[in-house]
Amino acid sequence: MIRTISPNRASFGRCSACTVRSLSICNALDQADLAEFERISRHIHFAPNEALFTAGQIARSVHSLTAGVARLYKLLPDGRRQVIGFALPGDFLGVAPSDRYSFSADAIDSVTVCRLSREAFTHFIEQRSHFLMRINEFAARELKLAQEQMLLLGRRTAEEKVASFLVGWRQRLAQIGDERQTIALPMSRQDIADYLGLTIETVSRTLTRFEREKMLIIVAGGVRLLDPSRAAAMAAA
Amino acid sequence: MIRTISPNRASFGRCSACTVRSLSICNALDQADLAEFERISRHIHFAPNEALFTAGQIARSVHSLTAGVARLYKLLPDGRRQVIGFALPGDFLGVAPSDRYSFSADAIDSVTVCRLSREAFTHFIEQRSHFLMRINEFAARELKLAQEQMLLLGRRTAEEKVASFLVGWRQRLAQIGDERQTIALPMSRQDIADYLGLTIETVSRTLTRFEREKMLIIVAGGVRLLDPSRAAAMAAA
DNA sequence: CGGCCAATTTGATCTGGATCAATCAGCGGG
DNA sequence: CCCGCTGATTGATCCAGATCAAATTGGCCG
Repeated sequence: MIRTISPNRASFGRCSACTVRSLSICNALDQADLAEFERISRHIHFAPNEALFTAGQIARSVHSLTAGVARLYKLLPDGRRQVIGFALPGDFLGVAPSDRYSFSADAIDSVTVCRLSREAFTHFIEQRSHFLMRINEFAARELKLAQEQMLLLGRRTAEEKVASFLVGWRQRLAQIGDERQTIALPMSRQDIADYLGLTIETVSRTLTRFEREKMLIIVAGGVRLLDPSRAAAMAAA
Repeated sequence: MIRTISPNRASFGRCSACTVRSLSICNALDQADLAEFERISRHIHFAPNEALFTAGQIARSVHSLTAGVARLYKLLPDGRRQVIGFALPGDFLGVAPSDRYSFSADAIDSVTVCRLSREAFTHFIEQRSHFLMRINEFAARELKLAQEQMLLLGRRTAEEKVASFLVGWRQRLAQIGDERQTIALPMSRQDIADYLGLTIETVSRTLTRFEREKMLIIVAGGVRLLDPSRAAAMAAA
């Protein structure tokens, strides 16, 4: 079995001890600002599958993820689902143009977040242009990921989708300091399928084939990449 | 034949006379800032199909579109193309996390832009938090559009894709003041197909069927929606 | 006005991934 | 230790949209 993805083990209490600070929007804050940020934020815990917020609700809060993994998704009226992303520690959920959430978010495993009222957050950023620029960087990074995902959804084959997902996910885990041999996959096959615009059967079959072809081994809670360069090649072209 | 999409007819010369200012990032600027913005920007014209910039190039400039329509796209090594968006007057091309363009942009019809060096732009925004917040709003809006497009690409049928595109495009045209009966489609069927993750044949067949079913009429350079509510229903579900 | 070239439409056929349908595996509880 | 549940895998078949292949249309230029 594989450990939960959570580089920080607590961050309850003080922002100055937050282990994901360097990854998060808070990296742009000095000691004084950090104290103020701490004053206006609350740590909240979510159990697996609990909702952080739901599309269509009034967006009263913004969130910075400090531990665990969340799925972000949109639904069609008939229940078809598109996972638009997975949020990891350090990720910021709050770049939005309207006063309502345009997507839903829920905890995949055990999740903790820093939650701030949108109002307090807006006020906080207004006179802190360094912080504002940091938010901008986060938004730009998100936008780039979204554009890459559009290319994947619109123009890649099932095989390329699954390989790209594994390579991209591994890279994101590495960025938050998780460099274990085995790629942890805390999300379900259904989550992966809904992220890649495929069915659960196609994801399963493709992974099984990759295993048969000795590109990887499927293990409990993840996969172990045996041939990263082959995976990278599939993901690239 | 349908007029070109260009609510502004010139904007050569002075930013203060720019007819798309209220739509653009420059809306956040007062007279003094506008003068400075004008000093560091240049108006550039592009002929149809000319490239504004290309993915992978060093991103020396940011652009604000003032007239015409541009296609934004990404390519796979084997030539498969995904159009990630169409830029209209007022749209800002410059929210990016790296020093290289992550997508290509070229003029569909005759296009004019305000171009600024990235360096000057970065310096300009640094001490103007109102402006920075405006950029933020643009980034958030872009991100929301991208997320909606992911849902479309991953989970909608061909029919829903085409209907959604028409409804969404009409809405965007309305936002820039183009409220004519006929929806102008300056982009080619191939552009539309590459935007929707379909083939040109499927787009053509679907439009033809919509016409047969009296939902719309195909005209030179666009379509005339006869039954907007039916189109909206298809786009929603 | 006619001929050419590119874009679009239309038709026939094929296929990757969806759908429908059983198993199978892991695991928590009694 | 076994049962029952949930998620995953595997198999058989189907079909929406892709691919292959002609027409057809519409500018545009001489």
